[in-house]
Amino acid sequence: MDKSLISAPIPTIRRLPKYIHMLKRLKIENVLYVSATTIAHELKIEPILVRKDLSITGIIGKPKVGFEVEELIASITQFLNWNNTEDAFIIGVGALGEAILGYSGFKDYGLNIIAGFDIDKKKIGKKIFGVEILPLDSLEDLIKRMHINIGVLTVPASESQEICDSMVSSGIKAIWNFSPIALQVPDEVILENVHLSQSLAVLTHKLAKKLKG
Amino acid sequence: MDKSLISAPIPTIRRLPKYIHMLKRLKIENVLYVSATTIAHELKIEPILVRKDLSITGIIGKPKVGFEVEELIASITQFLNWNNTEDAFIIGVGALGEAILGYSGFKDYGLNIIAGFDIDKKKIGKKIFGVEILPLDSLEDLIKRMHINIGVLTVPASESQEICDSMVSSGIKAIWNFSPIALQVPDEVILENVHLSQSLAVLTHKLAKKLKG
DNA sequence: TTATAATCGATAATTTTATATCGATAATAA
DNA sequence: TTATTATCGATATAAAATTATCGATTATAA
Repeated sequence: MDKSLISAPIPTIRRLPKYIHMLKRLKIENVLYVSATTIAHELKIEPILVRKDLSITGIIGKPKVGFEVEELIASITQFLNWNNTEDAFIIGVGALGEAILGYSGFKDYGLNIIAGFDIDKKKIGKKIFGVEILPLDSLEDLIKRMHINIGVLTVPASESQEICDSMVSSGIKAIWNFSPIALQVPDEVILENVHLSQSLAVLTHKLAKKLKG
Repeated sequence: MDKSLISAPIPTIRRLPKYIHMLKRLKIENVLYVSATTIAHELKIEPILVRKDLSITGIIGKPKVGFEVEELIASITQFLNWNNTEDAFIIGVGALGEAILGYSGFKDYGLNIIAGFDIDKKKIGKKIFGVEILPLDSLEDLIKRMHINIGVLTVPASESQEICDSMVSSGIKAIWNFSPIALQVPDEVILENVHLSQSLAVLTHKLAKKLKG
């Protein structure tokens, strides 16, 4: 059966990429097997949690040796559907949008950004890191015609809801949102937010406690 | 008593910035009071959860009307220690580092990046978004002399552990790490990771389920 | 070959986080 | 003034996530 259809705990899904990072390094180092204990020690989590997380992807380990590295990478990759890359558009090619375009690694994470959109005429027509920048006006049409499922939203907060709405009405299935705003989308549209302020909040709060306490 | 010393659930801390974003918008719209119900509706969470989150910061609401917007912003800001901005260094001024420098909003989140570090001689000496870029060699010395507590790490994975080590030995207290690697730091150093792959994993997994199921 | 030790994976217990219930309070309208 | 209603906040319950326990399994060494 297809394990990727199982509903896993969100915390588990968020840890899976960590395992992949480590496993890929091990593969480069020609390590064939790795135990949950070893993974846990490096990632500073409990071994039992690692076993639980991994078992969700359907992998089966061997007592005394652990898991086959390559098989484990494949199992997690399959679970996250990172073996089937989805074509995506990025909307807003400012500093952040460029940084995302510059990071070539997303193809390993199932994401293939094939075009960027912006209103800035200086950018339209240019290629940034090999990706062509198109006028924002053409976004709706191209989402429909090319059946694009994922939109990466890196525009200023003031414009993001409007662009979000137009993507939704064009049939987008998932939005990876970097603008610091609580976007309103219909239930059937998947919305995943990257709000750096959230991560920073944890850091500053811990630091304040440390410095005061 | 100082509420910011209380240990709050991490999920709560991660939601606090969302409240701030919304509240600041309300303030601009001259809204004086807001209820947990209203906040919850906009952010798509349960009202009771909002009340619990907010109460952790020490705020007290008024039955029938809710919370005073301005007071609430102050309460959360204080709790996260975002009223006292910490000076920070950023290490690695590639596409991502530049994007972070370009985002002026971090000052509102308690973070003031006052210098960047890189090995690229073309960048050293230049100013990027008003922040001077210095040679990586001078990092340790400056952390010590300026008593910098926070380092933002935006270098490639291959170099991040080494730089991390040197920051730790120079006395850094907290590291905001953007390189996709599990950094090893002593227990007393606060490590907060931003791994975009984690967020992307949640999105791709949900999308795969949606498209298949 | 047999004993030993490391690890897996199923089940159970614990902890953390989220949600529900309900009396108390204060604004609004009758 | 009094009734009504929305909301708060304390306490209790439920759900989710993590951690512990333990028998089964298999490589390694005696």
